[in-house]
Amino acid sequence: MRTVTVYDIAREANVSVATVSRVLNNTAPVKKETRERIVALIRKYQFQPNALARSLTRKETGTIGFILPDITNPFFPEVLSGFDYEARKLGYTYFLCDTISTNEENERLYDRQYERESQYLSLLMEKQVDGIVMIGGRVDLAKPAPELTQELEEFAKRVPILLLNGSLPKTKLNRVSADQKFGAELAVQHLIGLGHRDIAVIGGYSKMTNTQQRLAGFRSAMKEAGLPVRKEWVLTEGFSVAKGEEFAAQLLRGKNRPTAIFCMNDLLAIGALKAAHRAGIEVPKQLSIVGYDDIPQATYSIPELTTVSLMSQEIGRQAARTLDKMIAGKKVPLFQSMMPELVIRETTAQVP
Amino acid sequence: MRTVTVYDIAREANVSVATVSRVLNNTAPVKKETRERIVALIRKYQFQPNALARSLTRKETGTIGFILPDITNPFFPEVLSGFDYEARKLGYTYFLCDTISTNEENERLYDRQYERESQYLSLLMEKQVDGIVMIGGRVDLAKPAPELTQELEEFAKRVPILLLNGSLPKTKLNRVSADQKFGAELAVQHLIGLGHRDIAVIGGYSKMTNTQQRLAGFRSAMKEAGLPVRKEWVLTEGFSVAKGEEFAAQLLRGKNRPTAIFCMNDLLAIGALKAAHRAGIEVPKQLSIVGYDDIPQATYSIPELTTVSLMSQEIGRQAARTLDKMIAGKKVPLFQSMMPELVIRETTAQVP
DNA sequence: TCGATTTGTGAAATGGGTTTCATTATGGCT
DNA sequence: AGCCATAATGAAACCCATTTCACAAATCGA
Repeated sequence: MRTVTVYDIAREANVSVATVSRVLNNTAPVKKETRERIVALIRKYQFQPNALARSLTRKETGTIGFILPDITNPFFPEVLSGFDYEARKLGYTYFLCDTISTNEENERLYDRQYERESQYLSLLMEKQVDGIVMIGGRVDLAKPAPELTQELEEFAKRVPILLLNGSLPKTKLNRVSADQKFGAELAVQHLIGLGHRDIAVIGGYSKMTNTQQRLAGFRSAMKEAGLPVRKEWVLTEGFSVAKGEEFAAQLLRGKNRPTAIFCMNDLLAIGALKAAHRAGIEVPKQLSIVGYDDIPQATYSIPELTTVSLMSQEIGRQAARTLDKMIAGKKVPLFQSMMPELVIRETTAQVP
Repeated sequence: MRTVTVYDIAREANVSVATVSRVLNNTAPVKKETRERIVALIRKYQFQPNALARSLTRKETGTIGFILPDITNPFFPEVLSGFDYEARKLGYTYFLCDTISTNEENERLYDRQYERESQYLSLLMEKQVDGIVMIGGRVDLAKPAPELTQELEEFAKRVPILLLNGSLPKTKLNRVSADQKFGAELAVQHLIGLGHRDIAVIGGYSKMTNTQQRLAGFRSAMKEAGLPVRKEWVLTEGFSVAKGEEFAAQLLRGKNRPTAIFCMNDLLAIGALKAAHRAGIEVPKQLSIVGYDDIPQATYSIPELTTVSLMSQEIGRQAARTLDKMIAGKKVPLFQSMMPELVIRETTAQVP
């Protein structure tokens, strides 16, 4: 069954393809009877114009590439969901590019993440996407290898690229990010307001911008309150539930333990909750815990997590809007910052 | 900055575009020096062939459409992750099509889901995808409106469509699904093996195939053990944590309450856990809970969920492999069934 | 009534590749 | 030396739309 083309329609309607195109796109007046004849044929054959051919001449595809590290990390679906909503409204379809995903042994493949980002960048260019959104991976690095940044800048000359929730230092790449430092301050100030003085931080990766900024927020809030930051209570390098459990267990072992833990994300907080439970420590009565991100799972735990909402969906939506403007050639601010909000639930309480 | 094309390369290399194309695709022998000259130019200009143009002639795009209801439901990222891994290996890129996603008010839009499926189907056709994977939505309906099925069959004539984890009745559409009935039997037999006789089921939607099949598994396991199914202990219409909490609360109110609850998914089970906690009932000592799906969150709760693993990632991988074969025109079984496994963790114990 | 617009339409060029067909050069073999 | 298979390459057609340009017909304004 050959697919029907504008030529088939044109022939049967006794017009030229130009006219068919005109009714398809409403780009010029067409006599009423002619139009009706053509429309009827389009219906009859369920004709759909070939988007490839169309894009080829129009030089726009209406597609975006969305590069993220790991869709099974619940933070990203949140962002993506907001992005999806807005992108669809604006008429875009998008390629999802997961730079980690899972192999046959259900292992996540972190090792060649940056390499895969490069591959996708290149692939997306070939596919002629109108723009690219990137989150995580190299975008999060505080000191990325120069070639990683350079490559991005090179690509950005050819197609609009928008970086989400991260910041390659010293570049002129467009970004929309949550204000991580502010978010951390919110969380820590909340704890301090509850009377906590012995506050630990866990999680994150020291080489990541986000982590550094949240840590900076933690430090500034502590300093402002005249509280010391104890080195042994700052445990980094990890973002998973398992790591959270491990870090918290370590903190809770000694008798001289913190009364509150600020976690770099909700997954860690969930792990901390487990560790506390295992150690027979009651949350929030004996220990307060604050998460970060406000993923849906933050409300699944018992007790529900107090956390910092990045308003992930809003970030996704803003990304779509901004990228659309960039594609249209409109000016957009180089950097857009979104303010996180504290969501107080059940894991924080007055200091014991 | 005009993008460079094969013509540019050809001109500068003093060859015809045909030759350039030949070195690009290795489709015919090219003299060594000529090849080197061309390769050098490709490097020099960082030339990338335009995938649109290529696909236009080749009549294949190397892209797949993946339609799912809601990426923020953690079950789908699992499936997608497996699919992503395998699809990438096979050389495909994919459009992600979320038929629900979230609007400005962070509400999920369930109302026009089927309409949106239709829109996406049509859009994907225009974009000339090589194949389509569909999960959830109408695929889950036990009695879909005839036009929903018909539309799908119509599209399936033009492009390979693979249905995941569902079954439109009476159609000749390809499917790969977990054996839902078997999974439910596994769960319930486990409970019965622990001595439970008073077992309730919660969740699912009665109009969905999956729910019906799991319910059938529940019934058959109960029947086999000579246990009665109490109508008031079968609570359906819902799949969320909130619903799980509500259903469980209802079950646990009376003094004559079940000793075990089989939940139609893990989200419900997490909700049930919360309800039990609120009611001061200890899990698993006083109440056993079994979930379904084995999403990552099943290990986040305290205690960790005993659940039925659908091996979601494997389903995703199998989907990619199968669709690839369909695209290649190879024969594939109309229906592939995958066997779930029981994962025993901490929410089930001997009957009190 | 006549020039100026506007309407309506087609032929042909265009976008950027791949592929077929034809042709010449080259190497291997008897 | 003669023949055939293979290597190497180019011209042109093709994929399927959109768009430009040109032109005829219809409408408008003074």
